[in-house]
This record gives sequence, structure tokens and C-alpha cells, in this order.
Amino acid sequence: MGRWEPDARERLVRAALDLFSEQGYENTAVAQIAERAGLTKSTFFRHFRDKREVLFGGQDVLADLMTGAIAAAPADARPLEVIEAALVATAVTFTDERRAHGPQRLEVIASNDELRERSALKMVGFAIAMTDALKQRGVPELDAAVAAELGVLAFNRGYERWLETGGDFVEVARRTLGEVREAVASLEAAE
Amino acid sequence: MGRWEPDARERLVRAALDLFSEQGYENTAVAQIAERAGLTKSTFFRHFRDKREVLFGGQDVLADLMTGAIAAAPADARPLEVIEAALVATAVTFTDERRAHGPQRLEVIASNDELRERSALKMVGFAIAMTDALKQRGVPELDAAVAAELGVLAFNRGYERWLETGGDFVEVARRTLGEVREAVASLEAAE
DNA sequence: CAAGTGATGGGACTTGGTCTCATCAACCGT
DNA sequence: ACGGTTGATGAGACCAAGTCCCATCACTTG
Repeated sequence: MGRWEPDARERLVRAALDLFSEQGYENTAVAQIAERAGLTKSTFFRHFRDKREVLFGGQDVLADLMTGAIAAAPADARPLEVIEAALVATAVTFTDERRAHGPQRLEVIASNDELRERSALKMVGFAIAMTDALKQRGVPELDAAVAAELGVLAFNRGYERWLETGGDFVEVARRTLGEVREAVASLEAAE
Repeated sequence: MGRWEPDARERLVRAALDLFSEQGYENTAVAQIAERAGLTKSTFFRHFRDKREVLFGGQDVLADLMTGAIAAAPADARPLEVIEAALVATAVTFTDERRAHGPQRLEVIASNDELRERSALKMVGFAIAMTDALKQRGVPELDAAVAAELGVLAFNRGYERWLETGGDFVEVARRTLGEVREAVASLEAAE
């Protein structure tokens, strides 16, 4: 096995995902992941900040897509319409290939506290990114924070639903955010 | 220094907080914290699950207070009124002593990713706890999730404000949640 | 063909975290 | 007063995560 096999990063992700599924996250050593990928521990840490991150690659791209869409939204769009644009903008990353590993990945994350921790931080990162991007548009601080938080909620639920049902993520995200908005309205509706 | 000095746990917290402030979280070894507290590494890990947890003790109590208050709220209370009761119920833990270390603690947490990660997970824990407690009351799943998320947002902002201004946490929490509700309303208001 | 570049291998090292066993103070019943 | 029990601690071995530094090798470029 030569040194220059391509796609080292993807091989590491696959090996990690499979090993985590087979024997659990804690029972899998980084050296073992690297070995299955035909690499070494050193190389693993060159590609990923830490053991957790192998399951969260590409999330920075998502935040960039969100903030980009928020900045690019029409000037007269209301906050939750801007949020919708942000969610829609992430759709390009929701490929069939991603959907294939999705459930396995979610299951692994759910099974371990360290991973749920990292996941939670990623979501907070999304919320902060969207809040800042909304503030940039002149949306009041608290309004921005509330809208961003609702957006993250819709994003998560939309993602799970998309994994279950498939189809176009744009549709799923729009529908999910719509339901969140309805829920918000029902909270403040009279008895 | 005898074995039975009291308050081992509190001494560890203090030592950790001070050392983290003095030299940073990453540059402080658990052994060093234990040493300053007149204890050993073994004892540290007997009191705290891991190095991070020394800054998050007592958060389980908060979740219990929240869920208890939600379960005990009047049957005809609307979701966000129930959430208000949950936040108010946590006020008993917001003592002067807690307020004294608060800013130092927040600063340390903000300075390190591992700690922000743990903090994020705690907040998710609150959200899940409140969501479940609301569902228990018959609140629809999504409504419960939205209300809980808004509750966590208000809780965080209220906590920060309470650290700045002091006073009764009950007042601060009520006011902050009220502002969040106004922000929600303004999001759906016509242009 | 020689020099350079970039990804990899390898191994030493620190530290978080687990585990096991010994120790010792306080308590309790007789 | 005495011996046994309990519970918190100390001590040290041990494993894995993560860092660092340097050697190595494939591929590229002049």
C-alpha cells in the first residue's frame, strides 16, 4: 500500500464511522482508525483537530453558506424570511452520498456524550453566525438571536426529517421552518 | 494538613477557578489543581467526572428545579407561562456567593473551546429537560421544543444580566423572558 | 538530474482519565 | 475501651488523546 493513495481524509472518515458503529466510539482508538484507513495516528491528527472532529467535517462550510445567504437576502426581507434563505442555502451540501451515511452518523453521535457535546457546540456556532449576520443587516440584537435560535431548531429538525424521507432539502427546510413559525404563533395565541 | 479537611469539593472548585484565571485552562494540569487544594489527582476525579466538570457543578440541580416547576405549574398555564415558572424556580440557586465567582467563571469558559462545548451541552440538557416536561403536560412536541428553546435563551441572557446588575434573579428572569416574547412577536408582526 | 515541496511515518513526550489497592480517620456496637 | 466497619483519601500503574520534532519518500519543477 503506497503512500499516495488518494482521498486520505475520506478514507479516515469512513473507517471511523464504521469502527464507531461496530465497536463504539470509546472502544475505538485513533490508531485503529488510521490503521484501517492505511495511515497512521500522525496523519489522522493532521487531517482532524481531534478524534471527535472526524464526524463533523464540513460544518464550517455550512456556517459560511448561512451567513452568505443572510448577507445576500433582499434588504426588505423580514428576519425569518432571511433565516429561511440561510437554511435553503445549505441545501447544496445535502447530497445523496451525505444522506447515505447520515443515519449511521447520527446514531454514533447520539451514543456518546463527547460527540453530543461537539454537536451542541456546532449548533451554537450556527446560531452565533446567523445572529451576527442578522445584526449586520440592522436587525436588533435580541430579535436576531431569537430568529437564529428558531432557525437552528428548524435546521436540526429538517435535517432529521430529510434523512428519513429524502427528497429535496430545500422543500423540507421550508416546510419545517414553516411549522416552527406556526408553533411560535400558537404559543402566543389566546387560550 | 490532615486528611479530613472539610469541603474538599469546594476547595477544588476554588483552586481550579483561580488557576484557570491565572494561567489559562489548558496550561493547568489536574494534578496542579489538586495540589493547590491539598489533595491529589485521584480525589479530583472522584469529585468530578472530568477536568471540565469542575466548572459546571450543580447544573443537574437546575434541570431538576426547572422540570419540577413545569410539572407543578397550574394546568391552564400556557407554555411560556410554564417556562417562566421554570426559570423563576431556579432563583434559589442564585446566591450572592454564586454571583461573586460568576464573572470569573464565565470568562474562563469563554476562553476555551472545551469549556464552551461543555456549556453548550448543559444548555441542550436544559432544553431537552424542559421540552420533555412540557410534553408531559400535553403540550405538542414542536410547541414544547420552541418554548423550551426560548426559555434557555432567556435563561442565559437573564443569567448574564443578573451577574452585571445583581438584584433578585426572579425579577431579572421575568423581565428577560418578557423581552424575548416581545422579540418573538415583533418577528411575526407585519412590516 | 538535482533541488524543492508536501504529505506521510515514527517515536518521544505530556496529560486526561481509569483502575486497583493500601491507608487512615471517624463512627458504631459490644 | 476495643475491634470492626465505613468512607474518603493517597499512591501508582496503565491506556489513550493529543503535541512535537524529525526523517522519509513521492512527485514536481527548473
